[in-house]
Amino acid sequence: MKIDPQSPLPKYHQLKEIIKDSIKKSIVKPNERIRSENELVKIYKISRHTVRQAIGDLVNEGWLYREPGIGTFCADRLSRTSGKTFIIGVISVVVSSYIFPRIIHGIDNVVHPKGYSIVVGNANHNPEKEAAHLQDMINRNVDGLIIEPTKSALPSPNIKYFQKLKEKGIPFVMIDSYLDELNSSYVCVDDVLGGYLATEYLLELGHRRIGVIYKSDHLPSTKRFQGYKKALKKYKVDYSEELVKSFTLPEDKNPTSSLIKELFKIKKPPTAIFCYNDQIALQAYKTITKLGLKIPHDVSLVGFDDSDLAILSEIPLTTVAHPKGRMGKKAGKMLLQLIESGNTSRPQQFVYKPRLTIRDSCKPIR
Amino acid sequence: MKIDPQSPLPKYHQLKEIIKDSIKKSIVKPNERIRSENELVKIYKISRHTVRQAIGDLVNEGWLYREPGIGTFCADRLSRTSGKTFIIGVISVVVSSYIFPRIIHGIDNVVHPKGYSIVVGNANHNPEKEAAHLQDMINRNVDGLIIEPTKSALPSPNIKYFQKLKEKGIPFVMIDSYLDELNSSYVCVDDVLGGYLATEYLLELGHRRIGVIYKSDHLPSTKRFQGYKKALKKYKVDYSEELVKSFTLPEDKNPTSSLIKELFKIKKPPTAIFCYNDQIALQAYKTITKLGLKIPHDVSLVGFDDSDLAILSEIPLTTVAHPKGRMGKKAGKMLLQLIESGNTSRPQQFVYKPRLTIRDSCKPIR
DNA sequence: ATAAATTTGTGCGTATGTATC
DNA sequence: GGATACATACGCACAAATTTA
Repeated sequence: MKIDPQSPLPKYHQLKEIIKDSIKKSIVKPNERIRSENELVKIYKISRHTVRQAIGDLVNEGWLYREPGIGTFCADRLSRTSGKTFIIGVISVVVSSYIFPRIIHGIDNVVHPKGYSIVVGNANHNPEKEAAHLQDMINRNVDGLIIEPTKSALPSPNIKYFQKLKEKGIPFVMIDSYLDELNSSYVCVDDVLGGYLATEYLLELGHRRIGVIYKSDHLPSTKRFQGYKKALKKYKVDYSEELVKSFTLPEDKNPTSSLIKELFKIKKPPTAIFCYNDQIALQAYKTITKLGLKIPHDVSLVGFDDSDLAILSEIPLTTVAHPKGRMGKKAGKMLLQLIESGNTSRPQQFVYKPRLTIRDSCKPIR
Repeated sequence: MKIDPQSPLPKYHQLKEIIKDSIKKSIVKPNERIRSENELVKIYKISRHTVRQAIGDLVNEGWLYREPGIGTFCADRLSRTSGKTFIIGVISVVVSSYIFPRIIHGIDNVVHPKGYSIVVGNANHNPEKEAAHLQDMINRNVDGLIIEPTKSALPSPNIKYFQKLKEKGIPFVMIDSYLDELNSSYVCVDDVLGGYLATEYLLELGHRRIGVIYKSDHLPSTKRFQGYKKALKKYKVDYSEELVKSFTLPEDKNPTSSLIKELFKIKKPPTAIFCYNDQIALQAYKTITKLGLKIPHDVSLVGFDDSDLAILSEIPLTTVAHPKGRMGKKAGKMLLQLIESGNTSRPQQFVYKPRLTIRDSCKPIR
């Protein structure tokens, strides 16, 4: 391993990686001396200052410790993790959604027996609040983070915080969404497949005019919409702009009602509607009923998430199952492993295959 | 303040102390720029390297943060000035209920702007888990606690923990329930009045056979039941044991379905049913519908909480409004005041007067 | 016991790069 | 573009701690 002066990464950064690597690969073991500063200077042909900067960082991050007059040593994992706070941060888009409590419950289940507590942060759809919470969690020295990113379909203004987490060696797991640039750990559902399954089901029932409502700044939502388009293509059904409605407002101010009204104003209104989540689906349900149409007789309706709401509604809702609790557990387990391995493991990624839960809100077309 | 080259302390160390001092004495306030590196070089007649070493240390220790191209700033590390942890614990009976997220949201709203973070604990209906969380929160030196006690209608096995909190001077606010013995701060709704209002409404509609379902180990629930009895008495309607059903299982395993079936097996079945919360009410709804009865035509139904579920159900549910978010805010505000007054204030108690939200699930008796 | 060698710690000077305003 | 601020990098010198010849 050498240091490349042309690399965009600073030399001290490269050296840090080299040293960390040799620790990760157990080339140097805990409490074993690493090469002296002057040796490193000669080996890598860099200045002593640069070497000191790299080592200083690693000491601060808990990888090494120095003994004046003796040398620099590899810290053992115990002392590397002894600064643990046993706090796990969970930053969520909205705490008041029906998904959040299940996720928390799942995380709590795996994390509490190991002595960790959960600190919650409510981004409330606001990237700035998300940033504030991220900084706060960093300041609090959380052992790890589980994040459901806000406005995930847009370029995140908070990437620098995620990179900061990486630099600081604080492991994190994203939930529901992920940022391509980061190559981080995440757990999510295959939303494209979910959207596909929902749409396919409606197509199989003979529907050809299928409306769709999605939230354009929400990554899972846009993927569900992609799945919708994919299914139409597969079934050679024309894609029609007028059947597609999207919005960006926070869910609690969503314009579903007027979107639905627009959908039924067009010449050939839809015979079925796919909503990107159950909350929206049930509001659609309300509006459709108010328009004097019956579900499933006149209009078929598919939601997403399989929330409690779906079962409790008058006509139980056909919906795509979202393994909320299991995702929480999975995210918790991933994070624990990352924490306990000293964040040295490869990023872990898990994608749940969604299934359609067929209830009574859809009917073959007349 | 100057730097003494003769001092046994290294110069960068002296500079660190100077900077820390100016932060401690609020000469520079959080997020305010400190002097640039070059200014410090001139002022203290030391090299840039030395300045960078001092600042680098303080950044690592959380006193400062740097912004390339802009300057170096005082961090608002919260716990620096006081022994405070700026953590508020929230222990809830079930995190996965529909009440919890609203409460959290309310608490977060008032508490986050003041720099506090929320640690959640999920008792999951289990007093032992509650105890574990209480002990954990004490160990973590939380600045205050908000607790929704488990099995609140029974003598609490965890009183000793609450007394420990008092001894340690850790303020806490109970939510929804309270323990008489403690004379603690709490915020709740007048559940007796709520139960009374619900029952009175049904009585005014002419109902005389009013069934009731409640959870006998849950204080608010038993109070709602008391309100039910009070209303019957006021209207001189005989109280009938066979119309009263109760259970103790966790809500997610509740036996509502069979309880409802029992209620409609008796000779003179009820014409109306009051359920102690909306979740139960909606399950009752399902079962009643399955029995071939129509709501509100054959049976009137009243819930409690005014949850999202209540609006979304087929026949919007008449229910007693529970100010979830406002209660969270109130509890947060109370706790902040207790914390900031050094827990010297009298215990504060706030009781919300509930109101009946009349929707479509009730009808005058035929 | 001492001196020499090694290793980290402190400190200075200088140069160039990059981000921001 | 220019000024300013922090970031990276090199080289040198000496001090303090420790080991070893």
